[in-house]
Amino acid sequence: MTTSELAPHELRVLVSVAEAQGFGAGAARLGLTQSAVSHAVRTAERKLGVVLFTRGRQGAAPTDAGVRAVSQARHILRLLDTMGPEARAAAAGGQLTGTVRIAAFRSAAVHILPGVLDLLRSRHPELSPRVDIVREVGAGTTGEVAEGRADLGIATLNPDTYPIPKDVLTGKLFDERYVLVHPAGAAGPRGLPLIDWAENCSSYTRRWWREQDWLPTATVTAEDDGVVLSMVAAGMGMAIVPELSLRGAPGGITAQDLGPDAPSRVVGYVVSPAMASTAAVRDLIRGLRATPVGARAVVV
Amino acid sequence: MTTSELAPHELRVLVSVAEAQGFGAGAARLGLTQSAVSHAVRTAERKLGVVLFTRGRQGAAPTDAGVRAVSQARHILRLLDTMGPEARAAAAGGQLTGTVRIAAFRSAAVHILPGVLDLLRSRHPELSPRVDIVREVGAGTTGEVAEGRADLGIATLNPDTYPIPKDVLTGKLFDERYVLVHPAGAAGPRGLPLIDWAENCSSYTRRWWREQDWLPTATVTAEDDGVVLSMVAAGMGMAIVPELSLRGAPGGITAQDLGPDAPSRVVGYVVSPAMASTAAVRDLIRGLRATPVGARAVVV
DNA sequence: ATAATCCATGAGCGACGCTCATGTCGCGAG
DNA sequence: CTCGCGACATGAGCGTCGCTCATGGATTAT
Repeated sequence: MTTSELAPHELRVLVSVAEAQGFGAGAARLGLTQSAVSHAVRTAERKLGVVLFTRGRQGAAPTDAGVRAVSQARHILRLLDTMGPEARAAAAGGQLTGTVRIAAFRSAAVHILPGVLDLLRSRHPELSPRVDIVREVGAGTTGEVAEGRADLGIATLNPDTYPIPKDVLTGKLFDERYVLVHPAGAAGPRGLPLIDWAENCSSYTRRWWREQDWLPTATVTAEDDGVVLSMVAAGMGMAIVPELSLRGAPGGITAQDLGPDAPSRVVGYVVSPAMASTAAVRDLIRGLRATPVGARAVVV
Repeated sequence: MTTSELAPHELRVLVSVAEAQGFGAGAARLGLTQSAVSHAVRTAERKLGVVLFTRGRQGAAPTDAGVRAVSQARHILRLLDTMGPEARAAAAGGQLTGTVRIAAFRSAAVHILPGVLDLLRSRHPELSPRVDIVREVGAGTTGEVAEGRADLGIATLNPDTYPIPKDVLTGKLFDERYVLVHPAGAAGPRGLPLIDWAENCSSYTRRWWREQDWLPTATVTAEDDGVVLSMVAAGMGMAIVPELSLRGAPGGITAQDLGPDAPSRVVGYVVSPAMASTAAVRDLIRGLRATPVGARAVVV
């Protein structure tokens, strides 16, 4: 046995097979033969001493060891990718090139990122950020980062909702209050149906509802917070939304603070440990911290 | 250009050349020819598009880009190393194999690590920890971790003394007070020479001295804190040492608390971002946090 | 049964990294 | 000034290894 560590092409094969859920499909996406992939997976398994994929009629699925290995493979490949830009930046006064991958939920992407990306561009004109908008359900943006698919994520951090973040590093950015919105014409929210959406983790607002002396007559579920606000503007109901969603909302909406006990969520960033030390990610975090999220939403 | 990312063997060459400060010497330590190393460095430089080493009569020295690349190379190689153990652990119920590299200053290695390593061994009998004892001067243990030479370091964290830790993640473990020690026979410290040692960052105690109404008659510098304590025990002077150094000190020493304004330092851990998510490092940190550093030193 | 769709296997070929031998450059001693 | 030494650079040849092509084996749907 000459070397027991995986070569980059083997790492790529592992990732590709995991994502394509099959050797043949994984081979196709790399422009390789199914045979080459079969060989590569086999030697990788021999080198690591573990079976990485269960093969079956319906393709290949990673084992526990495979899941771990694929995740590490993505991180290593990403580090290899960034070596060039990082080294060149060190030689050229800190100006980065290449790509930085950001995962964010919709309202963060729309309302937080633009300013931060402007700031980033001013420091690194040649660096192209790629933003993936991810529903904050399930593993959400945190999962994207943990799996090595993004370098930095904007996430809602809530110790109650998600378990301790594993495989990622987090930092808090700000607390975000929820506000109640209803059509500008209506006297108040009472009697109107509640409009909710899948991503809106109701655990944040549940406590608040318990302490009220009324409950909405009905609940409607919409696609996302943008749709919710349009529906509210159209007089179809009221909603409880995070402040950030209110930015750039259509007219005809009245927002109402929920008082000292207002539900709130923590918005923060999540970064891959392996990428945390790269100049790109560090500058991004600096930008996030420096961006005033203030202008504390329009609360009537 | 087929691939623009470096192969593992090239990463190894970069690290080796940087450490050996020369192509030939770097080649020797890898069991390669000087020619092979020359070729490897050349192709690496072409792939990254930067000059990584300045060649000269007295060998090779990394450029700025080279320093960055070598550091990243070490991290990538380490990740490649850990892939096998991590994957096997995922398949075998979490029992890790392989090596974990710890950097610690002397008193931490002697007084903190044993318990933590016991704990680690109970969880991972096959995992062999390697401890490097590093003087906490200059970059210290933090530097070892930042450069990818250690996975976890025990360091003194002090915002005044060291700049913001870069390239590493830190966590605080505990505050450690300084105490004054003098020979058991003597009535008090006054009149005795102060015994100090290089590693003992005097900035911690300087403020305290300013507020005293006396100053030591002379200052003697010793090799390390162990030597200092022996000298104190022998009646040769008094010293101000962190509590941790007192553990297992020779007899004949009286320790004296320095009161509410006693100088103190923060002891914490430092981990490489790339390694922070590995099971080995996570278990180590858990162990460090769980280890009661209490038994709060013997203070008279 | 048979077909379809996966993955596994073996032989051959080409690319690439290593070594050996030699070239080039800079610097200090005589 | 030039010689020599100690560094890296360069080029040709060779072995290893990863890729492809062709084919075999296993499992499931029809």
